[in-house]
Amino acid sequence: MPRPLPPSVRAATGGDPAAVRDHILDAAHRVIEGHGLSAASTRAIAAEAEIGSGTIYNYFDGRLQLVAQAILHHTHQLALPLAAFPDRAGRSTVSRNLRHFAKLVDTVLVEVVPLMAAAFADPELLDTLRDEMAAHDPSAAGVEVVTSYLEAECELGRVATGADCGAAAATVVALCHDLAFQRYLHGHTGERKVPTRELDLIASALR
Amino acid sequence: MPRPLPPSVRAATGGDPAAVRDHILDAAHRVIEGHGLSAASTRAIAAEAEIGSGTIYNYFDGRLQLVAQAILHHTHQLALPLAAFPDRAGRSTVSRNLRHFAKLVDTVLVEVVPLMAAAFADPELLDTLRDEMAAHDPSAAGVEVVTSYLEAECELGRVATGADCGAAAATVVALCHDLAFQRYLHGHTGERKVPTRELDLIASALR
Amino acid sequence: MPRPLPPSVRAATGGDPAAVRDHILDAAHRVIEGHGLSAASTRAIAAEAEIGSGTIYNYFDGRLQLVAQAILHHTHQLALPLAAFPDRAGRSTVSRNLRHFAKLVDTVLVEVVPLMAAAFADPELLDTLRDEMAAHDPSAAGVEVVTSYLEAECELGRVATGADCGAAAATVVALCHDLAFQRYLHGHTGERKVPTRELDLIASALR
Amino acid sequence: MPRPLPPSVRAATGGDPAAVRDHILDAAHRVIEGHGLSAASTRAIAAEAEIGSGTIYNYFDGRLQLVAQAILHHTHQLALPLAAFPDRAGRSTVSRNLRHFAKLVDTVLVEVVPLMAAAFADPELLDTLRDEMAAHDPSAAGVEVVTSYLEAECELGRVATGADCGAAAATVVALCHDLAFQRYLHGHTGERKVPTRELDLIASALR
DNA sequence: TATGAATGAGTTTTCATTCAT
DNA sequence: GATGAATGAAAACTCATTCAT
Repeated sequence: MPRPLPPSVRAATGGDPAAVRDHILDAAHRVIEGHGLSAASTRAIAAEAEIGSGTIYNYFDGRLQLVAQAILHHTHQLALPLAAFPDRAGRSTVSRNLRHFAKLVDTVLVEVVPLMAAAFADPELLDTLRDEMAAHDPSAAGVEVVTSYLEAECELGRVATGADCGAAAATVVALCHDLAFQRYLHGHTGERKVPTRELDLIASALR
Repeated sequence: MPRPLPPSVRAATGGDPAAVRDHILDAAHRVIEGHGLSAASTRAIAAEAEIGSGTIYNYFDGRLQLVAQAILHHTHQLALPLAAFPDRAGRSTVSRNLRHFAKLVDTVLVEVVPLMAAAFADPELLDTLRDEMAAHDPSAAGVEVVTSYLEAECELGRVATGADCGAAAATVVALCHDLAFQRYLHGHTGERKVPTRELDLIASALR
Repeated sequence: MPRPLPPSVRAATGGDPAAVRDHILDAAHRVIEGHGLSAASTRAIAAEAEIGSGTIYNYFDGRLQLVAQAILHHTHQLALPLAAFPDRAGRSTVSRNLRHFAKLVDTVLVEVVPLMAAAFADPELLDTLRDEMAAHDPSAAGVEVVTSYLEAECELGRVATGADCGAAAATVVALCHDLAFQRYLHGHTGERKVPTRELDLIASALR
Repeated sequence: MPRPLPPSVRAATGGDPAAVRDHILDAAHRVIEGHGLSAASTRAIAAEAEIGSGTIYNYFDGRLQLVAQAILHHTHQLALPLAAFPDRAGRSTVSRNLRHFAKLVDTVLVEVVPLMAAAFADPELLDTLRDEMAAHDPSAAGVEVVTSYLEAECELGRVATGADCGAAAATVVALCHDLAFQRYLHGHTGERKVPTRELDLIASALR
C-alpha cells in the first residue's frame, strides 16, 4: 500500500516537505474557493491534492488547522502588493489614488471576503483563525497603508493639515470591505466596481 | 399515530399553522445564535422547538430552506425600527443623528452579521438566501433610510445643497457594516463602539 | 433510505424497544464471544444484529456503553442459577457440594472470564465496567453464596464451629476463577475439570 | 539513507542486535504498562524506544509478535526471584512463609495480570502467547515452587506426612492470582493485601 | 542498516430525510 | 397532521506496514 507521492505531486514539489505542505494548502484553497468551506472535507482536499487521505496528517495537526492556514496563507500572499501603495503620494490626484487603492484591494478582497466570512460558520475555525491572525492581521494592514499614504500627502500639502487621516483611511477600507461583501452576498462576482462617489466624498473632506 | 402538537407548542401557537411555522423559525434562530450555524441540525432545531423532528418537514421543504428563512425572518424583524430614523431630520445635529443611526443599526448588525457571514460557508444556502433577498434586501433598506434622512436635512438647509447624500449614506452604512464585521471577526463581541471620527468626517464633507 | 427493522429482527423483537435493545446486546455478545473484543466494532455488531449501523445510537450512548452492558447483561443472566446453591446444605457431603458448586460456577466462568479479562485491554472500557459493577458485583455474589452455604452447614454441625467460612468460601471461588482463567489462557476450552483435590483440602480444613 | 541508531540507543545497547531487541521489548512494555495494550501502537513503541517506526520490522515480524514477546519477556524476568522460595523451608513458620510467598508473587502479579488479561481481547495475540508459553509457563512455575517448598517442609516434619502438597500449592497460587485479578478489576491498584485468613486455612489443613 | 513519509482500509459517530404508525 | 425509529453515507482521524532513500 505505501507508495511514494504520485508523479504529478512529486514533480510539483520536488519532494521538499515544505513544498508538499504548500501544495496541500493550495489544494485546500482551491476546494474552498470552488465548492465552499463546507465542502472542504479532508477527503476532498486529499483528492484535489492527489495524495492519500492519511497523508494530510503528516503535515497538519488536523482539518481545522489546515483550513485556517490555507485561508491565511492565501490572504497574506494576496495582500503583499498593497505595501507599495504609500509610494503614490504626490503623484496623480488624491481622489484618483484612492480609487487606485480601491481597485488594488478589491483584487484581494474578492478572494478573501468569501474565505473569512465563511469561517464565521464554524466557531472552532473562527477561534483558530483568530489565534493565527493575532500575529499578523491583514485588515489592520490595509488601514495602515492608507493612513501612511494620506499622511505623506498631508506633508506634501495635498491634504489639509489637521485632517483626520486615520479616520479617512478606516472609512476607505470600510467602503472597500463592504463593497466586496455586498457584491459576494448578492452574487455579482463578475463586476468590480469602485465606490467612486464615496471616495470623492472622503477626498473632498480632506481638502 | 397522529398526535396533536405538545401542549407547550399548542399554547404558544394556538394551533395556527403560520404561528407554528414562526415558532419553528424562532427555534432555529435561537439554535444558530447560541451554537453556530453548524450546530443547527434538524434534530437540534426540533428539540429547541419541542416538536418531533419529522414535523419540520410538514412546514418546510428541508433544512436549507428552514435555515435561510430563519435568518431572513429574524433580520427583517430586527430592521423594522430603522424605518423611523428619517424623522430625526431637523433635530439635534447631523453628526449626532448619524451617531444615533450607528448605534441603532449596530443592535441589528450585532445579530445579523454572524448569520449572514455564516451563510457564506455553504454555497447552496447562499443561493437560497440570495433568492429570498431579491424580494426585500435589508442592507439596501439601511442605505435608503439614511439617504432619506440626509435629503430631508438638505431641504432643511443643514446639509449643503448639492451634497451627494446617496454616497454619504452608503459610506455611513459601510462603516457600520465593517465595524460589526471586524468586531465579530476579532471576537470583541462585548464592546459596541460607534465610529465617531469617521462619521464626523462624513458630516464635515456634507456642510 | 429509512426502513423499518428487517423482518427477521421485527419477528424476534415484536417491535418492542426493550427487546430490540436486548437483541443488540445479544448480537454484541455473540461478536465478542466469536471473534474477541477487539473485533467488536459498531459495524460488526450492527451487521450481526442485522440493523443499520446508525440504529445502535438510538439505543446506546456509544460503543463503550454497549459493550460494557453486553458483558454485564450476559454475566448477570448466567449467574442467576447460583443463588439456589445454599439450599444444598445438609444434603450429600460438604466435599461433594463444593464440587457441585465448582461445576455450576464453571459454566458461568467459562463464558465470563474471557469477557471480563478482555476488558482489561481497554482502560476506558474497564472504567465503564467498574461503574456498572458498582451496583451489582457478580464475583462478590459467588463468595456470598458459598459463605451462606458453609454457615448453614456449620449450624447443621457438618462444618466445625468456629471454622472461617468466609475464608473457605473465598478460597473456593478463587480456585474456580483461577481454573477458568488458566484453562482459557492455555486454550483448553473443551475440558471442564473440577479442582477436586484442592476442594477436598479445604473441606478437610473445615472439619 | 542508512543511518546508525541514534546515540541514546547506541549507548544503551552497544549496537548489539540482541540488546536492541531487548531495548525495543522494554519500550513496548513501558507503553503497555503506562497506557494499556490498546495504546501500544507501533508508532508509540518506536517513539518510546527512540527509534524510527520502520526499524521495528528489522527486529520483529510485526506488531503482534513484538507485543506477545514483550509480555512474556517481562513476565519471565519478574518471576525469576521466586525460584529461591523453597529455601525458606524449616525457617519461621509455614503460615508465615506462605504469606511471604504471597507478598513475593504479588509484586509479580501486580504487573503481569494486566498484561495477560489484556491479551484476552485479541484472539490472535492470545494464540501467539499460547505458542510462546508452551515452552515456559510462568504460572506452572509458581505452583512448582510452592510444591517444592511444602514437600521440603513435609520432610522436615512441619507439614503432615501424606498432605496433598500439590493441591495446597495450587490453592495458594490460585488465591494469589484471584486476589491480583480482583484488585485490578475493581481498580484498587494501590492496596497490596495478603490473603492471610485463606492462607492460614490452608496451613491448618496441612498440619 | 535505519528511516519515516505515504497509504487506504479501518474506526466511531452524526445527520437529513423518510414513512409506518 | 405528528411522530421518531431506522437508515447509510459521510465525517475526521488512526494505524500497521512498506520501501525509496
